[in-house]
Amino acid sequence: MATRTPRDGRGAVTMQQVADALGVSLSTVSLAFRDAPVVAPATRERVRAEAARLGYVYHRAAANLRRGRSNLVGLVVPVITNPFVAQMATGVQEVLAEHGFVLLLANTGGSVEQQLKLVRTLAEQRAAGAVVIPVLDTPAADLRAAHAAGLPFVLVNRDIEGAGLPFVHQDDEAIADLAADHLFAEHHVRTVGYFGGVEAARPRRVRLARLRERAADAGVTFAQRWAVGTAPTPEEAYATARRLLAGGSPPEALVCHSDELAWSLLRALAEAGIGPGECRVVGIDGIPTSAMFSPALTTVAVDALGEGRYAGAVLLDELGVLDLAEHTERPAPPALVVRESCGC
Amino acid sequence: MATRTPRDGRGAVTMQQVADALGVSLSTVSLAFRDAPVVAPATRERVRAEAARLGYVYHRAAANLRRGRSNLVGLVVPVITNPFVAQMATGVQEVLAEHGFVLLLANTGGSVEQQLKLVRTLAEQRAAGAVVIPVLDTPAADLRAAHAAGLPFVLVNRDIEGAGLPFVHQDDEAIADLAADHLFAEHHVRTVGYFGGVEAARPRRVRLARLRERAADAGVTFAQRWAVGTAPTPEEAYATARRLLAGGSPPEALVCHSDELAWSLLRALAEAGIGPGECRVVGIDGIPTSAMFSPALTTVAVDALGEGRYAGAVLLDELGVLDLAEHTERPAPPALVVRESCGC
DNA sequence: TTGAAAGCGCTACCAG
DNA sequence: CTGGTAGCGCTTTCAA
Repeated sequence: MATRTPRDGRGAVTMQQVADALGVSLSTVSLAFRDAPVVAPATRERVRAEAARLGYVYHRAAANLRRGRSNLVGLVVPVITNPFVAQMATGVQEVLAEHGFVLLLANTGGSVEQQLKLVRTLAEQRAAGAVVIPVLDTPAADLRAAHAAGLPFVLVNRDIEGAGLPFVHQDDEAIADLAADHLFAEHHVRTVGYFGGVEAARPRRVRLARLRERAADAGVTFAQRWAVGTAPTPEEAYATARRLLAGGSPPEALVCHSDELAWSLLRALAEAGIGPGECRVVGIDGIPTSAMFSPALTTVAVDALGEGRYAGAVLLDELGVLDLAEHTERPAPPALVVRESCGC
Repeated sequence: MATRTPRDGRGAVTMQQVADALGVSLSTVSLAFRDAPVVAPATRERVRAEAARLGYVYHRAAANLRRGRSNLVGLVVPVITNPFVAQMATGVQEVLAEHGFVLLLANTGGSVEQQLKLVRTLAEQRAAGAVVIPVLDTPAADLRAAHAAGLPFVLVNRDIEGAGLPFVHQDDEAIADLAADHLFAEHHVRTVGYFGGVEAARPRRVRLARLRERAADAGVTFAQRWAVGTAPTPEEAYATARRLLAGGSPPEALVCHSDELAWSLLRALAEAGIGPGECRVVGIDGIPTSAMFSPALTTVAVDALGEGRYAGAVLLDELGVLDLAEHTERPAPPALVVRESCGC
């Protein structure tokens, strides 16, 4: 155990000191630590033991500098407090940790300026790459500059037109289909709407388009008035639902952009005395808590963890650390979880 | 703009190249970038302009190595998906970002081994310090070793006996008092219990003790049978509540360890046909979603964001970057938010 | 006010 | 299999 307590890494035990203590060369110690087959097993063990005795701690930053690559990866998200995002972040972290990478957390708070600043920080830090849920209306140039400077990106959930970056996203068509199948074929609803989500964001656009299409095919009326976007906060969504409700009856069914939003909608509905028999609600996400709601939320469960793991794998592939073709793990497809809010 | 796309930071534009392009010395460029008063403003501008033109990106890792300190700070938490944790993490991030630090995210998943591994990683990375929500039963030695090696820690929520580390936590007594005051003085309940939380964790212990004490003072019976711990998952909590309910009537009031757990409890209660008139429930956290629940959850709101910001400030104080005495910002005290679940 | 040179802790190359 | 040595890109004396 070291007797000093170096306040800042300076003054810590170095490889050189380990080498000196052992009477071997610096190179031998370095090689021993990286399990190079070229050092004798006995030597390696002696080095390891002496290092432990001296309280030596490997200095990865120095190694990174010398090797010209980094084991830091950025995770850029709008808000980590969003349950879906948090779950996805966990997946990214898991898979990157398996390959020795560490996550730099960056919350953009939905601001383009903040996002640009954080991406710049990642570049300065010489992160090996980044998994990014881009802020809406991100200028392609904001990421392209950093990308050109050697920072590989993987985009999640929202694409950026013209950025030409790898893009991982859920199967939004399948999500819409799952909801439509259940609502149209099982419940024979005659009108349907799509509630919430950020207007211009891709998931909303795709799901909305697909649901509209499916409705047309099934002879179901699409309630345009209820196809509004909302800011992604419970209060916003609740206020929007109230406003809509004040303007007339809801459609017979409402697909909701996220579980969180669905809770707000359900609350507004309940206060207006409208139950699952009158307006069937289907959420999207599959957050465990939704089972506890009253009425328990029927929802299309999305594999956020798997999504994150996959995004991480795609980045590792970009980094040349992993071959995506051989990494067969994929996120589970969306699945309908039937509970009470659809009137089942 | 650089024409090459260096894959790994190697090959990127360096200060030396900027200096050469300008015909000045490397030191001048370095000083110019750090706004040293010693370089002429005109020189500084020329350097900046040329750097931008060449696509130079400051290499913070190299600077860190040379200066012997780092702008990386670890955030070690059990699970980032916990809403309270995510909110706190955001606070930590905010305040550290204000001082130029970047967060390394580390999910321990509640495992002591994983936590030790992550702390080791932080030490290798030469992080400047770490904000840690320690896993239960963390051996003091696990953190002490890294601490001795120069990694300052701030503990949040759970203390580690004998670690002698700065410890930031909510005012759990005040939380219990707020719930007790309302339940005893307003609702005149005659029996009360405390539902959920991890058995041995400090927040639970303190709140439980205080509630018990307050109950005794007020002549309220404490329902020992309902003072059980749970794993912090909705399903677990729900199952526990069902089991307890099957064993007899609940007390007239239940204080619940977290909002998330309260939702599960409320669900079990509702299924048993027990409303807020019969068993009054008060949560702890103040998550926005709780307002959307039916019945809307009465809860003691805790300032998780502020808690995180404060923990960050304490760490900055440890690092000597900030003087805590002059940093007067403190988390808001807990506050009761009265809604429906208490029978109001 | 600017420049030259040493060195942070490590890796990689080349000799032995 | 082991040992010297030259840097990675930056900061920091110390001279000029």
